[in-house]
Amino acid sequence: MPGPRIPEDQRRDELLAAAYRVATRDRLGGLTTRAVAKEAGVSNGLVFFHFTSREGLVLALLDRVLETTVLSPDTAGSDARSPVLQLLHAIERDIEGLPENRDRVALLIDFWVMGTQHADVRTRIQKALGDYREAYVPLTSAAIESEPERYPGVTPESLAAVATGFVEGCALQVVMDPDRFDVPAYLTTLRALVLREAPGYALACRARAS
Amino acid sequence: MPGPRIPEDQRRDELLAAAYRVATRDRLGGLTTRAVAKEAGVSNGLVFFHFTSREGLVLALLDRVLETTVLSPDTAGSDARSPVLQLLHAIERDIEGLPENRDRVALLIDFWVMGTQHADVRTRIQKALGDYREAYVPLTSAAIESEPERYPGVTPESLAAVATGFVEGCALQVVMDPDRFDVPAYLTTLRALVLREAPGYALACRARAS
DNA sequence: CGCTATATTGAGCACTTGGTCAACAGCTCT
DNA sequence: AGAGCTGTTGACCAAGTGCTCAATATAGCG
Repeated sequence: MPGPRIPEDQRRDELLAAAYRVATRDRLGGLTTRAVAKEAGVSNGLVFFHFTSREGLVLALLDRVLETTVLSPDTAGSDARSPVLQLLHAIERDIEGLPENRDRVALLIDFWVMGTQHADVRTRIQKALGDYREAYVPLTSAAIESEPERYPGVTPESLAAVATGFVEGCALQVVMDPDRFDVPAYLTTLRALVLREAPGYALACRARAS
Repeated sequence: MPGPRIPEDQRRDELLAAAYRVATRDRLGGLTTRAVAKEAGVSNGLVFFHFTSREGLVLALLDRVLETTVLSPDTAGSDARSPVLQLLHAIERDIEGLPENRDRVALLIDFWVMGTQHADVRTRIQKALGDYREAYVPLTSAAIESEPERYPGVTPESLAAVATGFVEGCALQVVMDPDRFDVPAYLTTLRALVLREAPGYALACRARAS
């Protein structure tokens, strides 16, 4: 006794939304076809009608998560500061965005380690990471050109890799221990490390106050 | 028809070794009691005799992995260089050690995301991370004291958090894309970022050559 | 030698999983 | 109205899971 019919695309979206809810709650290990069906208020078989297999569902979910995850640093609002400051600011914005997305980040990391064994997942994640790095290249490129004598042997790509790697490390920490992860202190430290000139004191004071 | 008997401790170790092999090969998701038993050439029931439950096995494995993972930076061989250089050197040694331990690192990250949902695992990982950070504090402390005017608002703890976070980000990258992770380029970039003075040119040249 | 404590086995249970499939309901088109 | 495609269902299957347990071989002890 089938229920109401719905256009295929819409159902797919519903199911993906349900899958996302399940996956952020119970991780990839808890992402069973039955759990998704139940979450969507739908029969088990329907999941296979729309995604053919669990693997199809997982990959579709990964695509969706990667699509809706903003990976390009927001270069807007760059009010004519130095290139290095702009780069720092982009990193800071990425880090600041992590805590509020804790479960999404945890899910992404779960996909990440899944990619270790699953070629399709690995390809997708590698591409997403590559895009992320590339999005940083204009910033890192400008930063290096602004004082090239300070960065011997540093390429825009290597600097972008270090910058994004840093953000990814923060992501890991946020996932494991969100309470301990002190964003302002982190940013103050980062600034002091990287900047030659006096760092942003407003930020430093904010950090000390918390 | 029971097989040869072996003292309890020894069997436990054998089983844990087998579990480690299975887990580095198939991740935590593939760590079933039967897989471990088979890997150890032993019956399924024996796993429960020694670990009571799968959870007991997993936790014992986690303990073993954390124990045998050297988390304290090796401060030996510090031939009277500046504190900042010593700190950098410790970070570099940790990063250099990552590629050869790729599957162990991947397993640790798997535990890491498991800790998101499992309190016991979380506790253990948080402790290990805390120990790791603390092990860096002497180095970061010395570095800050060596030129305090350069690090306003930076505490030994926050600097240790940034340093270890950086290493953890590298760990993620190594796990996902070991071929793309260019260790020398990474280290050169890190040095150029942090150091005021001219960075280690030997290292820079090595990076450019590869 | 026999006895007892202790490892060890493997069959078996209850349950979950991914996946299949025949049946069936709703929609559109003629 | 009837045909036909399409979305939907729920029962079903085989495989795999964690876990239990009576049976049993072994080692150590008297």
